[in-house]
Amino acid sequence: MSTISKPVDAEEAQIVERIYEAVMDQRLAPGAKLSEAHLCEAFGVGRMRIRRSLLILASREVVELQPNRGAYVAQPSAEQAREIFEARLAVEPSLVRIAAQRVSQADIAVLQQHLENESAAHHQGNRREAIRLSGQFHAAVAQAAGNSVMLRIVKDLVTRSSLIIGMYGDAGFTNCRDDEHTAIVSALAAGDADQAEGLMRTHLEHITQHLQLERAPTGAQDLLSLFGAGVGGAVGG
Amino acid sequence: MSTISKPVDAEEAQIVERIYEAVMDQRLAPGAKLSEAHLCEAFGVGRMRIRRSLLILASREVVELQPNRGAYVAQPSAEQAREIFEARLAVEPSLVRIAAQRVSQADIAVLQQHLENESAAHHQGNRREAIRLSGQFHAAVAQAAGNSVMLRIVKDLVTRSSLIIGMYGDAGFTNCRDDEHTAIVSALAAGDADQAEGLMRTHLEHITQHLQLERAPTGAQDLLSLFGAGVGGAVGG
DNA sequence: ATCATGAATGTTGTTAACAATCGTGTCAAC
DNA sequence: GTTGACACGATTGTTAACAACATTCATGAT
Repeated sequence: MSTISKPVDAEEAQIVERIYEAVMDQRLAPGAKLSEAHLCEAFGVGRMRIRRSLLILASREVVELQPNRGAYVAQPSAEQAREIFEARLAVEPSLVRIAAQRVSQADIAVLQQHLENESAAHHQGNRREAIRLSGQFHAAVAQAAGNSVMLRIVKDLVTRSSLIIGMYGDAGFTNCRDDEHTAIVSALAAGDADQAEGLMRTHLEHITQHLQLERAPTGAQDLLSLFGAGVGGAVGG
Repeated sequence: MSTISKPVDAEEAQIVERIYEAVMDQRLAPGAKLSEAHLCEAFGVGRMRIRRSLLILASREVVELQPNRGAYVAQPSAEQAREIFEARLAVEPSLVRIAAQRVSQADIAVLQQHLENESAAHHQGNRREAIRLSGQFHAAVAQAAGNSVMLRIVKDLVTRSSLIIGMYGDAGFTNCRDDEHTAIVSALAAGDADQAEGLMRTHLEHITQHLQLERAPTGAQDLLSLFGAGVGGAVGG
């Protein structure tokens, strides 16, 4: 479907992709443990495949590999969160400008279909699907720009953004407001690069504004991982 | 020194870093074979470590893993080359703008030292060192911007750019003109974000102009890899 | 002489067993 | 009752041997 990368093997790419998506729609919370044996059973493959998949995910900083401890879904620090959204602000406005100069009618149709799906998920109250589509919208823009290198960069940043929103976001606040997505697509359809770029910039700024990076070193999800990891923990003093 | 990443283990990161640098200063030509046994001996580690390192490099698209064939230094296609430099044009001007707003006096000193090293390598005729420093300059700007996420992105793009220049670049043309680097540092020292951004943009455009993407499907380096891989090869029809 | 065929060799991919480390629970001592 | 040490269980990391694949070289037929 939308496997933008074939790291080594098709089967392996699928495992990476599925974990990616699970992180993106927040089925896998930040700090969740990814046991090798469990994943082996879940995907029905040998330990080697899982190991390699986890290494790829770690190299993308979506999971953290702790020596002799195992693999955990990454928990971006406040500093990393700042850097990631700064990077998105540096990349995506330029990207949507490129897209505006290059989109075909077919790309517009794809994006509009995407908007409809987002809207449908919202109205159906399907929060997971809404979050997933909301993030995938930005990847779809990258695809419309016809640049697979930037597509991968954006996809990585968006996935990690999901983790950040899970940790520092307002409760119940999803990734994006879809009306802003609609406006961006309109600007793209009109071929207005300046407007599209500006809309994307303000859109990303809006997302950033809904984060509480300063006052949330340990988010709500962190309590879960704390309780899950071991009661009577030594952290926090 | 400048190990921006610790993928899993320190020793492993070092292997990745060294191959990275070898690609960057063109000691490893595009298409060069990276045999597991050879690398094991070169680094004095087990096959597992090499395997993991190669997987990380493949996930960064610096090497290509061909099933049952082995690992080869990547040979970016003309289309990939276009995408990579388009990405650099989208990222680095914004990056240098951020740097201009944030550089400390110490960062400026580091960059100026870097310029001196570049100049020295040029005057000494040390082409490899010149190429390496020339590429590293862009990473140094990312470091001055204080954004490790963008630093990694730029470092990956610069490394792959080295491969592209090796394949499609004018003979004897190095990565960058150092006087343009000097101008960028001057703009950074003056805190002139607009000028720094513009200089970086034209600088990248200059590099792009020195590529012959259309007429060079098989560059000069390709002959080397052909002769190195096997005389009387069956490639090329 | 050239080309096809097949064995031989070397390289990569996979599996399984083993070693090391970490977390947990128990038990004794204070 | 609390704290410390110790041992057990579970999970990860490593090594080695084996299997599969591709390439190469030799042989023989056309």
